[in-house]
Amino acid sequence: MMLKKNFVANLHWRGMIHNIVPGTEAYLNQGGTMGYIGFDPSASSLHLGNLVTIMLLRHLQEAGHTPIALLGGATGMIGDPSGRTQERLFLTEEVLRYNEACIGKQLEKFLDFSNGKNRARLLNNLDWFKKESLLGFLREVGKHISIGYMMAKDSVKQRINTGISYTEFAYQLLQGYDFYHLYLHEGVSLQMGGSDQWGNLTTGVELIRKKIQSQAFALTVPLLTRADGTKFGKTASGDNIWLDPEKTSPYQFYQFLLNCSDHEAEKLIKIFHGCRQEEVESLILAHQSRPEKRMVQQILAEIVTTMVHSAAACKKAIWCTGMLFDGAVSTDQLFALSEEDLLMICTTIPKINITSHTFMEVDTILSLLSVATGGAILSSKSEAKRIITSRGVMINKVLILDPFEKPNLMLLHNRYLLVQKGKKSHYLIVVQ
RNA sequence: GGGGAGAUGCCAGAGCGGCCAAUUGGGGCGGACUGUAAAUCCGUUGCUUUAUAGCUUCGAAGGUUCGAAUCCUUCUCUCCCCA
Repeated sequence: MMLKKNFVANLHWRGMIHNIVPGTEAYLNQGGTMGYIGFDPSASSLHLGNLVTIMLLRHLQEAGHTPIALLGGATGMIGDPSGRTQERLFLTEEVLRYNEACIGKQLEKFLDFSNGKNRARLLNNLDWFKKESLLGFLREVGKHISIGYMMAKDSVKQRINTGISYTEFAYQLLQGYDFYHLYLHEGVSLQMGGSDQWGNLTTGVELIRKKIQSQAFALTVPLLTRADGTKFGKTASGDNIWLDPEKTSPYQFYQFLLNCSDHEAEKLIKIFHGCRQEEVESLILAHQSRPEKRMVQQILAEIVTTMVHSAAACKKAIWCTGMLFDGAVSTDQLFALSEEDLLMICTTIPKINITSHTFMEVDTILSLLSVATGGAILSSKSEAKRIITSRGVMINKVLILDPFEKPNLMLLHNRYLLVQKGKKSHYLIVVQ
């Protein structure tokens, strides 16, 4: 139990510390401090990558400290250059406010905002930045940080030759000022974030030191990358895995985690599993002795899907996984499925409606899967031809060999076609 | 403000009047193998009624030419150096 109280030690075994300001552990062990993480409202939903930093706040709260989630209502208007190779496009204020509302709502799910002396809080830096004037800011903040200091930051250095506007260059001052403001007015002494945030975090620490000669603390969590170096939390095609079920269905979410590599899954289970160190470690050992069972992946997918969505949604995702991937499910069994079960699948995989008229008119399988379905399955006839001829398409679990074959297909329950593209992509065509 | 360099397909990056739908690498996609893995291997990667074919692409708009990604003009944007 003592271990759980030591927030930093807890993060250490979980592999959640990338960089840390010296003295942070000792300071936090005095107990009862406040820590915050900023969330950028650049989208209307948080994604799986954000969930890692949310776990920092969760672990912080469990260790008895007070977590603060800060919405970047002001900083979102500027755009953080960290980890970016290109200048960002501005979002309109309307979109930002909407995104903030959505993200704020999501955050409530993961932290305890209810009561207790260390209940979580949600703030928005627009609340103090809207009162700030340009002249005031330059005198209060800009004066304390030198250009040399700002230029030395990775986020700036990496962009200096490819182009960075003054606006984005100044970003770190805004985030630094947040920390200063929270330190001064709310007593927040710790800022956390992903490892790409280190530069922004230390600007805050520096500002607090310069302005009021006080020590503030910061730590970063490694930004997870996949074996190929790309950011974790994106599908292979570059789409984010969102926490919003409208953007990424619980099934897709579950599938993403289930498909993690062994190495990746071991790192993730340490981050997301609420259990104590010994339990998690023995789980990993068991997995390593029988990796083909994918035990860690399954548990990981289950606990995270349950946490983000719900136990019911997770159960559904597991059931559909069995239906769609289990090699034992034959065409006959597919036809034996009740319509209710089919509809259950329908809610988890992309569903494409076409009219019965269109369906009757279509003269080849190739057109059915490309133009008739609006390119949702195969984006063009050329692509459809390529993939079908390379044996990449099954309809109702039957391999399609000839792209120009006339569609002479049995509909499931007179309405549905289950299409499988490649190994992992499934679609349900609904003829209405 | 002055001078220089550059903008090519998802990305990096060749091409510098016809043989270029555009070398190559990465990524993506499909297949084999497998654990719905990793590694490896094979195929593919603008579009088109199935194509030793056609059509639309090389920052934007014009122009020269039988013919342009390649030459000229203007514009937009970026980088570098000097002030």
